[in-house]
Amino acid sequence: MKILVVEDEPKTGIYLKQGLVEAGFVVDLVENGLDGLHLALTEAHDLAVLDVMLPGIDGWQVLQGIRRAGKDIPVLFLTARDQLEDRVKGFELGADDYLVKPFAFSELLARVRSLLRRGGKAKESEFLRALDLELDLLRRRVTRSGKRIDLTAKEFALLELLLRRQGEVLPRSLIASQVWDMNFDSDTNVIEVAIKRLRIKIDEGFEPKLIRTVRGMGYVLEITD
Amino acid sequence: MKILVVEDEPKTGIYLKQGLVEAGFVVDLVENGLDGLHLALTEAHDLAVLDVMLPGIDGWQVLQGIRRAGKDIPVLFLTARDQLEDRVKGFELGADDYLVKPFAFSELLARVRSLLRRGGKAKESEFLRALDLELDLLRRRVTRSGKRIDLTAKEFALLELLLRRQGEVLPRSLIASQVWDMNFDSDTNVIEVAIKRLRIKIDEGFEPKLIRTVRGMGYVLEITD
DNA sequence: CTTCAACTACCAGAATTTTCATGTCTCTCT
DNA sequence: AGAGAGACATGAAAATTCTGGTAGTTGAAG
Repeated sequence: MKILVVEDEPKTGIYLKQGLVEAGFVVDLVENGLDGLHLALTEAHDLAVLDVMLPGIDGWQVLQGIRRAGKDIPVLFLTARDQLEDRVKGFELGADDYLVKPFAFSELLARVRSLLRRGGKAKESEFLRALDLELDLLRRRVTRSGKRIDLTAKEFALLELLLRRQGEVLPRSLIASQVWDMNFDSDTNVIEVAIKRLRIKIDEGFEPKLIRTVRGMGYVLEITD
Repeated sequence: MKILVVEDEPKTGIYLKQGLVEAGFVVDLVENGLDGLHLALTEAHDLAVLDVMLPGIDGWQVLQGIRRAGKDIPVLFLTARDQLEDRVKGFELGADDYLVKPFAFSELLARVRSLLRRGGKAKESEFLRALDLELDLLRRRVTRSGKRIDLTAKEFALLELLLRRQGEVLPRSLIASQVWDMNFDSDTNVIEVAIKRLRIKIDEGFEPKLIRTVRGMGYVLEITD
């Protein structure tokens, strides 16, 4: 399996290549869009990994070029968190998947494999919703009633868990292991404190309240009118 | 497979039971050492999970009772981080494995399965060493030249990684993914900062220096005389 | 032997997360 | 209904971790 990687930042590019090679792929690495496009058109790759932000022509333009030439290989985009803003809509048109930096290498590998297996179109669902609360997984952003809400990493992870299992009462032990990785201790109240912070941000000033405490059981996010 | 759980704190006990039942085990849960011992002697369990700290007779005494009665079932101990101090040596005598709270439930499950599979004796190696630097995985403590050093969670994780792969140059990308879970960003210097903090704690005031920077490659922990 | 550029180190302020002490609520038992 | 216990909420300090800027080092190129 041969993969084309277009990434201008050498450090990142080298690590990408190294990791993919270790995983058993053949990798062509180039540092700018023009070379990338050229290589994509002259060589036969099974997949392309494109950084969006590239000097000269950007990843998006490279994709256009590839598609215009009639090549239908799956394309995985890499985007920095903030470059993303007004570009997202564009992705609908042609990218097969994207990853927001920073990401774990294992994540990249998983997506690459999934794209190769399924021959493209692996896009994940990008939003989680409950009423007027919306969580944008791609941009890692949250809004309620259209109003943007800034969450920290832990808060986001907690809310994501609650939203993914909407309606289920999640015991503390589950929350602890999911959001805090390690945990099975009882003499701490990190969870309560985190829930409180989250409530202040997503429930305070809004109706109805979405996070409910179930005494003796845990917490649920559910729509109670 | 039937498991005996002896845990006095109801919350923890219930979660343990719940989790183990979900994993397909039959679970007897009791809240004190005496009941635990009684049940262990009258019923046939395949494994026992004992909290060390119990009202009345403690986990250790329960184990003794079980062994005296000639029962040879594997025993997994649960210990709080600080109760551990002067008890550890005792474990050599009869416990098959132990887990320090707080721990991830998945961790417990893994150990339970391993004990059941191998029919006991799954003890992990508990120390990592390099010269006069010693890292005690069980107690999560570090000493250099006998002098105790307090490390934070991240510092510990970083040092553990360096020690486990002693002599290998670890590229930043590897460190980032191992210690920081998510990561593949270049515009951050968390790693440098963490290395610096770690150096201050384990290398400053000692000789030789153990952590070495390999320019352009990463960091190694190695013994250079 | 200089100079430059790329790395790495260092520092301090900011943000996040945890801990701890205390307050409030809810259920149970009388 | 009232007392007590356990569970949860709250607030604020403490600890940890991250960010961004600046300084120092090193190796390569001239």
